[in-house]
Amino acid sequence: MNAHSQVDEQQSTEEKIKQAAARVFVRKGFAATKTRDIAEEAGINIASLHYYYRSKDKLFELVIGEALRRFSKRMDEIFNSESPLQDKIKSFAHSYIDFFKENPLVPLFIMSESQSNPERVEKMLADQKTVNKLEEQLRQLGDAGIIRKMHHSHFMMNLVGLTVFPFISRPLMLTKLNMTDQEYDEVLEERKKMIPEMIIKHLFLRTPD
Amino acid sequence: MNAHSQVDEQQSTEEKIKQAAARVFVRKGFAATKTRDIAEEAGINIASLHYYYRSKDKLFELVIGEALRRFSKRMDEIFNSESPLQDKIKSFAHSYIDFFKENPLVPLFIMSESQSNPERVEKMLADQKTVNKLEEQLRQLGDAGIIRKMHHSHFMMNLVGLTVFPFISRPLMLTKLNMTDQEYDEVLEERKKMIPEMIIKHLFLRTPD
DNA sequence: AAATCATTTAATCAAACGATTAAATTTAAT
DNA sequence: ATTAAATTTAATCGTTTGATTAAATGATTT
Repeated sequence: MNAHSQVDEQQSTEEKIKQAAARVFVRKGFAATKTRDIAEEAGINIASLHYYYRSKDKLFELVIGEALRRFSKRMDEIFNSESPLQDKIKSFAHSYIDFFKENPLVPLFIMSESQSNPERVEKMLADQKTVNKLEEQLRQLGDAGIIRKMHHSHFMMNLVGLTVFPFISRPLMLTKLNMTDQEYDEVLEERKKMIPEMIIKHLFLRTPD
Repeated sequence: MNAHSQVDEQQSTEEKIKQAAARVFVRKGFAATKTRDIAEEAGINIASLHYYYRSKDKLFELVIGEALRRFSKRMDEIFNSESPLQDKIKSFAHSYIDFFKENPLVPLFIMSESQSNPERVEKMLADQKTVNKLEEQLRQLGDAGIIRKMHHSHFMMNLVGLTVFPFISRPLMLTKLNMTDQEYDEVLEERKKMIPEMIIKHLFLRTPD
């Protein structure tokens, strides 16, 4: 029988641990995170952590796996849909800026841990379909003379970079540009419009609807 | 008298340690770096490390300080010059893409460690002049109806983001877009042209020279 | 060449860490 | 109520880690 028969008047211990681990890992990265940090954040003992997840590594694999797949899945859903390209662009900017406003540390977490263990990224995204419907769409519109021809990687770097970078560079930018947190948040909101405008203006040879 | 009277038929131990530390710190981040890693990379003993730099923390402060200032200083030189805005944009893209091709791990290193210790960034860039000549330039061109009016943070996020993001996201992009390292490097080279085109097209209301 | 200073070595310390265990306690099943 | 299973607790193990030390070696100066 399952570990928990009592329904969630509160979260199960197993779930509490996982979510606490996610918070701490995302905040501090794998190396700087101590199992004792996680236990404290979850309000449980270290032994319980090992009881459910065997080791720090196993727990981390789980956490980063979910983060990676969430990040990647949403991307694929948008790009592999049947929508017009302009809609995909707008949809991406809106969706990800909203998501990262709630989870501002996730992008840097993913990038950092991808860097320090690239093979893991490869394994974890192995099943995920790539963005080949997007690639096809770019080719078609390019052949039709509607958009500028370019490698689809440029398109992705532009769109994802413009969207994600402000979250990754926040501390640096705040200092360098001498801004308050509130000002920064307002700027982030403005980017929902600005990013699509910029990309569409550059990409489309004649202005779309 | 100085520690070394023998001239550099080879590097001084002190310098060897600092450069080894820079490499390891940038590669693995502060928390994942062990003093023993640094000693091994430098080909010296741990005690020598403490002899010259007292502690891991002090050594790290030095390394990240130099990285931050190099990153920031070059930026200020470009933006606070008297050049036309279009030239600044092109100059930035070229200069930084070249630099990061040689030091591909530096951007993520700076972003990560800035995130995990924002106060340090603040202290270390305290003396550095901000990019206020750029701000002024943007305001003037905006008032003159030459460029679109926007907060200078947008401009910086756009330019820096487009330039830096491909280096930060390299492992993820390679997997997601199913590219080879060589293809990726070619794309990076193309971006020296593409980034200024894109930004100028969006920014300038009538096309500049 | 004696004396002083710089540098390296090898050994070791205390603290922090991930992990494990046996036992206690709580919860569920019979 | 008794038994069995799930979960928590507190204690502890073996390593790793940053740091330090005393002594050995090397170089420079006087």
